[in-house]
Amino acid sequence: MSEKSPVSSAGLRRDMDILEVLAGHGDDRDVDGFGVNWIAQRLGREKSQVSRALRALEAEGMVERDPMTKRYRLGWRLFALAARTQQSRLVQLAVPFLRRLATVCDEDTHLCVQRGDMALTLMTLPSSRAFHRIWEGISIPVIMAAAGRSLLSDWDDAQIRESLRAPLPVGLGSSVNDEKQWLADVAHVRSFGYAVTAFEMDDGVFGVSAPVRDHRGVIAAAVSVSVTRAPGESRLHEIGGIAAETARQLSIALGLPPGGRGVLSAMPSRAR
Amino acid sequence: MSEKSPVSSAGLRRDMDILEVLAGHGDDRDVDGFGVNWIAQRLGREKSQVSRALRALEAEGMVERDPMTKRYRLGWRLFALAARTQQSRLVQLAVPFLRRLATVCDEDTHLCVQRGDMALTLMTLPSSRAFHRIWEGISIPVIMAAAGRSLLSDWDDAQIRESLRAPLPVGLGSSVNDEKQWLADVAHVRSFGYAVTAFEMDDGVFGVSAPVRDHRGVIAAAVSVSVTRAPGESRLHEIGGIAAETARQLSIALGLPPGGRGVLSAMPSRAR
DNA sequence: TTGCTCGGTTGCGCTGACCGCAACCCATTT
DNA sequence: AAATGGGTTGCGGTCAGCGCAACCGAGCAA
Repeated sequence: MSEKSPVSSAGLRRDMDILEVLAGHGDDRDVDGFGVNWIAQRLGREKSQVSRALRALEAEGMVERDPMTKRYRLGWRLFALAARTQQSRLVQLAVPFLRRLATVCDEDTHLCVQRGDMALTLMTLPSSRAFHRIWEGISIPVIMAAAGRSLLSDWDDAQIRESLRAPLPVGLGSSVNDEKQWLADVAHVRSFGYAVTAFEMDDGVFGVSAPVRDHRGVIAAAVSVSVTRAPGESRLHEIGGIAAETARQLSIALGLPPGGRGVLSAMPSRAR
Repeated sequence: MSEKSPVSSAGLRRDMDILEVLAGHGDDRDVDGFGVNWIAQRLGREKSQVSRALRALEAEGMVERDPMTKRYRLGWRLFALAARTQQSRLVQLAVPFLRRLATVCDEDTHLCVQRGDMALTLMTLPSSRAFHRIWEGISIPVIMAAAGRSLLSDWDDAQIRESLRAPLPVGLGSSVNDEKQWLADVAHVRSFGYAVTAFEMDDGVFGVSAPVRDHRGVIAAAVSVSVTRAPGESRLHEIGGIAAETARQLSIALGLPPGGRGVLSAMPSRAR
């Protein structure tokens, strides 16, 4: 619709696109980095520009280059900045809790936060078995994320319904259509502190998630477990209980007063 | 003297400066973020420009803003970019370090990561002599791995004890039963940055390992050396020192701030 | 109320930094 | 030697971002 962005963001956008390409898809064979031409082509841009932009980015330390293969990858500076991020603080705090959860259940566990209408996975701790997929650093629509039930559990039903009706970005139809089920899941979170859902993005996998609250009682994140092994009813709920307890402990570590669930805050944030 | 930087990097530089300011000095009380004026003043720049640049950066997710206080801090996108690449980056960056370690010690060296309660060897670099055993791609219980001492060195003792008590998968009884020795090894890692242990899986071989931390200070891997030749006490500790230094350098290459050991996260969570 | 300050945003010309094209460089391949 | 493919450099035109200054709105004091 609005093809003209109201505010500026011109050259920056270009640099960001390059970084995004360099980040790869995570699980690819992008280990060796990428060449100028490949990037230019992938972005539909002049290779000369990409070359210059990359040199500038390199001078800033945002990317680095293998002098032999002449390929670029993300640089130390980006990692240094990332480490100073709010999300990083959260991750550092969460590591011991999540790891414990991972070993107790022996399933992949994740820590997710909400960014706009997307759910971003901050960290994945793999189980001892080969894990299904690395979600770290990946965003998917909250509505499709198993953890979404927990992340949105403070919203009122009307807001959730509205989000459910919003069109999904790509051709990812799935079980999200089932509005009633979604609301039931959320209600389950409110009552029992966790939700169990079939993982929309991955067949045969169940997602168990629980909300984490910060010191004000606002939902700051969700822990989730992707259960791939023998997802029997009882085992799922057992894991649910453990996840909820883990989330509770993490919340306390974040400063939530142990007694109160302090939920009243969920103020009518602008739905944009 | 300002020899006029040979290549361009104009608008980008400005954005980077802003990000650098937002990164703060790390140890400060800069968690609340910074206001437009403060940043502008600190950089000696027009506040209008800083305002606009920040808006663009926010649109890209590089910074985020507290809508109440109107202060900015580093954004989720930085974190996401870094998170998506760190696995491949680890393997890629580790190669030269491991190779050097292998050459200097003339022993097989390995890079191991933790998956659930297993230690997985991602890479093995052989010594000049025919190597003893190929571990690449092999998972063994972290409790039985020599590198396990390093991988678990951020855990608190209670968790380690618990893991030690868990039953071992197959008929692999061994020296792991010695809980006290295990904890002593871990303590040694905490003090000196490396551990030396008899290799449980292989008689007459000693494992020397050291933890590698990612940009956030979280233990991401361990380098280990299987010492097969003349494992005298002094030689083992000499190699230990070298391994620890290698791990340290690799950590820095991954983006760990050189000064701090980044361990601050793990400590307050004892007696839980 | 009025007037003042302070932090942040917006309007608007002006200029130099990016853009695209094309040529060039330099290994590697045929 | 020609061709290919990945990367860099030169160059002119134009538009994005700069600086100034005005504006806004919240706090605060008298």
